[in-house]
Amino acid sequence: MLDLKAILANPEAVKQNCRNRNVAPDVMEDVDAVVELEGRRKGVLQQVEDLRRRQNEVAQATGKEKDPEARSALVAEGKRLKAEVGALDETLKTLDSEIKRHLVRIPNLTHPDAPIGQTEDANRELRKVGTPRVFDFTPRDHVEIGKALDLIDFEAGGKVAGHGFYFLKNDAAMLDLALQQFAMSTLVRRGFTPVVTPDLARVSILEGIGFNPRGPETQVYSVENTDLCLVGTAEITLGGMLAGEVLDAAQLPLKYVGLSHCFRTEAGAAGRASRGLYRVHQFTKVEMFIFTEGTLEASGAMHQELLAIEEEIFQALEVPYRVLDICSGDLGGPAYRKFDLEAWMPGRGTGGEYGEVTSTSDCTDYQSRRLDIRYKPTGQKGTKFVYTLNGTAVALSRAIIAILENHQRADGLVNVPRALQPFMGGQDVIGGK
RNA sequence: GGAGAGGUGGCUGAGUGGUCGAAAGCGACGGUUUGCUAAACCGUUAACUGCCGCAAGGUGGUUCGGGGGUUCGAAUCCCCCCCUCUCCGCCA
Repeated sequence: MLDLKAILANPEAVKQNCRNRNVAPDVMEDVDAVVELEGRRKGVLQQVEDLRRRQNEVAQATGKEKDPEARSALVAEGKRLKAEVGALDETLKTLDSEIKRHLVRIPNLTHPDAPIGQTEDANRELRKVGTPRVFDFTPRDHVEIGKALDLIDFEAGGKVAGHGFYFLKNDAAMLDLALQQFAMSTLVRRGFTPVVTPDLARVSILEGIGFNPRGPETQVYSVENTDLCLVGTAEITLGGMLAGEVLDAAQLPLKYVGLSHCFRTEAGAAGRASRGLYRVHQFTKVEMFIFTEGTLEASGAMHQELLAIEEEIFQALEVPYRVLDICSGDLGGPAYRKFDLEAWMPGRGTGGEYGEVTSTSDCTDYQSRRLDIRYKPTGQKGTKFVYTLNGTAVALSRAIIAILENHQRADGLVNVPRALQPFMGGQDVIGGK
């Protein structure tokens, strides 16, 4: 959530930001409500604190008083004050929760260089790297390749768990693991701490990261009779890992690379370009997460580093891609800025299309404020909220699409990118016997 | 899953209804002593937050795992939840 003080300081700027973002129109009213409610809360708080001071004084005096008569007079006074405080305290609590309710609906501010726009055509293409291959045969899409080489079994997935589930088999199973190993070890080499995270998390953690597990448009599965959800990304667990902590400035930046399964309901996202592995209910993902000091300079630099790593990985996989600077309307609530990598997928659309494979966001203090993750700046007293960033190292299902479709051969088999071969026991081709 | 024990400041750990934001020790910081270091001694040392102040600071409030409750008054009593440890059961 946003800093309440920042909203009070400039509500108009916050509202303009909401207009640029693709948020429900009534979020503007949330901004006004927050300002108005906070004004009232201040006043009530003042009164409550004043009453409490007197209450404390009376209680203390009662303890010291030996004379029974004087004592019972003090007790009576205490009772009176208690009733008074109680009533006001109710008001205060109501105001608090009202403010919170409005506050969490307001999205993060937006980086001044992010393109302004409501729809994805406003995304700015920063660069294209690599050239889509020209095939001297008719390329297949990954679903066909997967079937022909007995790599992906959607029928069995449907039988066991329903539409949107699948089995990876044979070399695809090995490829999946190889990609995980490759991504993890690439990141470890760059100083990231490797982590295997839980695949479930509490609702409060989900909310802290900026997910809304309840409500009709939710993207996450909830586990019945618990307050747990299946995570949609390790961003949730990695961010939650340090919830409530106060870190030393000297520790920062803390860089983690986490492996988790990801579960998404993908409600209302059928058809179109979601064929095969592209949009599924479960996949595995290697996710990067950074906690850094609370300045835009620090987080901006980290953001570039995450993007560079994502590019490095797809270059190593020998897959052409483009980089997008995501427009205001396409940013999720917590993101201050976001870059996507879209990999070339020859089997997508007619004649190939770019499809999203990674995404990296600078969330500034939007998540850490709610998760209460702070640090002590050196040479200053007090604490500040850290800035958090996340980025996909590799999302397995989509990386597999890119590899199968880009590296397929005329004979129907698929080459293993050189960088991956060490993790496949030296194997250089998929589907061979 | 069952039965017990426990969660207190940077750490160890006392505190079972009243003057407790909390003993003591350790650590850290400042000072005295000292040729330097060490030791000794003296002092300081929680976070968040409202108001006042240019500031140093002052003055309120909140916080002893989290949330409710009892009470004039709760670290201390009651209820719910979370977590940790021990034992038993189950299990990859």
